[in-house]
Amino acid sequence: MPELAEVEFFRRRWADAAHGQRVVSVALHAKAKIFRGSDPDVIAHALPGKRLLNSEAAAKQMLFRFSGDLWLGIHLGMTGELTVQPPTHAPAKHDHLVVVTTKHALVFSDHRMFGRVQFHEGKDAPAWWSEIAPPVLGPEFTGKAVAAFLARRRRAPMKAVLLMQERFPGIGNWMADEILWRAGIHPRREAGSLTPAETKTLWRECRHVARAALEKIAGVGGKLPPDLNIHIPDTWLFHHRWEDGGRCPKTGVPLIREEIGGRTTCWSPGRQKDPGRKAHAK
DNA sequence: GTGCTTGTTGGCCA
DNA sequence: GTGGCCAACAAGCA
Repeated sequence: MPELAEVEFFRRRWADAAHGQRVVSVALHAKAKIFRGSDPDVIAHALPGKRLLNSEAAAKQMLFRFSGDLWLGIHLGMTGELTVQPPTHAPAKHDHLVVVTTKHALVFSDHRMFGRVQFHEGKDAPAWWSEIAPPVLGPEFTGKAVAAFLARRRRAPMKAVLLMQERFPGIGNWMADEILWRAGIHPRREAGSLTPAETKTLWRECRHVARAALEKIAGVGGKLPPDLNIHIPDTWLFHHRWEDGGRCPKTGVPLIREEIGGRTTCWSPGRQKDPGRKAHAK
C-alpha cells in the first residue's frame, strides 16, 4: 500500500502521538525478516529510556530520531503499517515492532514482511538516508532531469520508468497510473518516444499528484486525517482502478487493466492512446 | 487449489 | 558497463 503520501500519513501518526515522549520498553519479533541488516536485540536494548525527538519521511521511507544519537529507519514494503495503540497493547501476530512510550504503543505491523527496520547509531543520519533520490517536489526534480532520465531509459515502458525510485522517489503503482492517466500517456509508451511537450506534462503531473496526494492523504498543511484515503476525490483514477467494471472518471469509458512493466496497470483507452496503433494522435 | 496483491532486489541476458 | 526483464521474497484474501 504505502507510497509517498501514505508513508507521510503513517509517519505523522506516530509523530503526532509520540514526539517528545520517552521510550519505556520495546517488544519485537526477533525472527521477523523486517530486521534484516539490523540486530533486533540491539534495538530492544538501546531504545528504552530514550526520547523520540523528531522524524522525517522521504520517498517510501521514514526516519525517526531518538536521543542518544539513535535512529530508526522504517520502510513499509508492500503491506506494512504504523498504528498507535494504548501502552498496554498486546502484540498481535504481525506486530513485529512495538515501541512503548509513556502514553502510547507505537506499532509496526507487516504481514508480508517486505518491509524493513534499520537501526543506526551516530551523530548524523545513516548513509542510506542521504542516498535517497531528490524529492519530486524539490528543486532538483526539473523537467530537464526528467527528460534526461527518459532518454536513458528510452526503451522501457513509461509505467516501469515511473516506478524507478532513483528518479521518481516515492512513486508507486497507483501514483504511476494516476500520473500517466492525468498526462494522457499510455503506460506502454516507450520512454524515449515522448515528445518534449508530453515530457513536460508528465513532469507537471508528477508534481501535481505528489502534492495533492500529500494534502489529501497525509493532511499536509492541515490536520492528519483519521484514516487513509478518505479524502481522495472520486474524480481521481485511484478509486476506480481496482473495481471491476470501473470507468474513467473523465470520459466514462470502461477502464482497462493489464500487466505492464511487471505490475498490474490501469488506464483509460482513448484518453491514453495505445502506442501499438499510432504513437501520437492528438 | 488458483491467482491475485499500492515494493525491492539480484541474477540473467542482450 | 548499461539497460531491461523477471522471479523471488511471504502471507493473506477471494
